[in-house]
Amino acid sequence: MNQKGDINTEQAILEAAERLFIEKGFGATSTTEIAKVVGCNQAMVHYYYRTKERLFEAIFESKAKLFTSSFLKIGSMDIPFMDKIKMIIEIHFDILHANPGLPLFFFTEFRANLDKIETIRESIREFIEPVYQKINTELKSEIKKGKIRNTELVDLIMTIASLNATLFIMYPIVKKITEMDDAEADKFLSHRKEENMRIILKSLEP
Amino acid sequence: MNQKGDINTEQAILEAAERLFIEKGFGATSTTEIAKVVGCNQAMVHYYYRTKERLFEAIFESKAKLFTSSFLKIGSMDIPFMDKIKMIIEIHFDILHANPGLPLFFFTEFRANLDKIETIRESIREFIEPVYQKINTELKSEIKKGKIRNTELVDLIMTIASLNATLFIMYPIVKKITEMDDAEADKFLSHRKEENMRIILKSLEP
DNA sequence: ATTTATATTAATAGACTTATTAAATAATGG
DNA sequence: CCATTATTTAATAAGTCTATTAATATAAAT
Repeated sequence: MNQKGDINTEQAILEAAERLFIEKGFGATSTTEIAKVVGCNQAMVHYYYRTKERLFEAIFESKAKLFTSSFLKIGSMDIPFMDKIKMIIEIHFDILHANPGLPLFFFTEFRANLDKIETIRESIREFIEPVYQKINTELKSEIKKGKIRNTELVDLIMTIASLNATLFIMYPIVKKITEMDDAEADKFLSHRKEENMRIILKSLEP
Repeated sequence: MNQKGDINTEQAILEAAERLFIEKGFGATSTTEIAKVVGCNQAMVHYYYRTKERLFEAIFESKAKLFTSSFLKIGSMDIPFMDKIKMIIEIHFDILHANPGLPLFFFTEFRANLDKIETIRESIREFIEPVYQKINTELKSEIKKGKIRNTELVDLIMTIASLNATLFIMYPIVKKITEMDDAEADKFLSHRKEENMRIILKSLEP
């Protein structure tokens, strides 16, 4: 327990930083602002995380894991291929629904620092690679059976990522432009979820 | 002609700022850095544009117009509906190809300042609205004829924007991860152009 | 109860930011 | 050629930002 009766200042800083970094980006967020949100002294941010950069990295990695871990589960499941694809699309959508700021967060960070990919790639490839290969084998098998149009897995991934990610990036913009209320916006989201699913599945038809 | 023999310092500042704002974002670009790129005194940036904000707005609006103006042309063309859709997809792709940083530029700016949409909307709606209505009428007509699946125009736009925009946002990332050389990356782009076209057209089939 | 470890604060160094100023330089028109 | 206007520079005000420091307060442990 700390002085102010909060459970954990260190955690509070992490959560505030997470929210601010995702909402406004790394560069536009100051440690002063993080401290103000938490209600602590600005020095506390540096006391626990030393530098703003380290604080960011802690958040970045946890968010990257959030993504990859979900896909690993699906990859190891023993269900028909098409169900697996449907599940990947659905889970990807749901993760973004719960973390709508993540796509822009990742994209802007990679733009600012493309080298960060090196770090990510090495630490993730060993986990992702086997799953990728497994799904790819199943995909090629389905294609050979004539059940699916000849497709590269990387294309399928691009399509899923594009449709789902951009939906949540554009969501606040579309909501504002069309002047939807919250109920309409909710309906719009679930409509697009179905639409994205349909578009992707149709693109796989022979 | 100015002191340093350049044709136009004012223009050079605009172009440098354009590049930097799009590459790194508004917040991460300083007027000092803009001046350094141009090779002029930092005060010159403020001499010509007074504030960094005004400089940004000049760029933002010109880029917004670049987008809308192209679509207006297509809207007023007198060609079959499906050709028109194909052309919209293609032109949208080509504009992004020539300006690959624009999607992220717009998205991050709207995230930082959603109210900016108000300004844009008012000044653009009067031009866009008629084109939108015209295409929408043609779309509904095709649907009635049974040539196209029942679709809302806003959905079609979302799909086109998603697939094309995210391609260029993810392009440098994919290039880095897969370690493509420039020739392979070029091939990848034109492959995805066809792929996006195919996906969208297939999604319109009844 | 006193030492030890942890948490927190205020103060501040040092670098960088935007924007303005006054002075210097260059271009231009009469 | 001189006066006027436009362009450019150096200097600087006023502020913010990150990160560190030393001092202080609280909690835990012996």
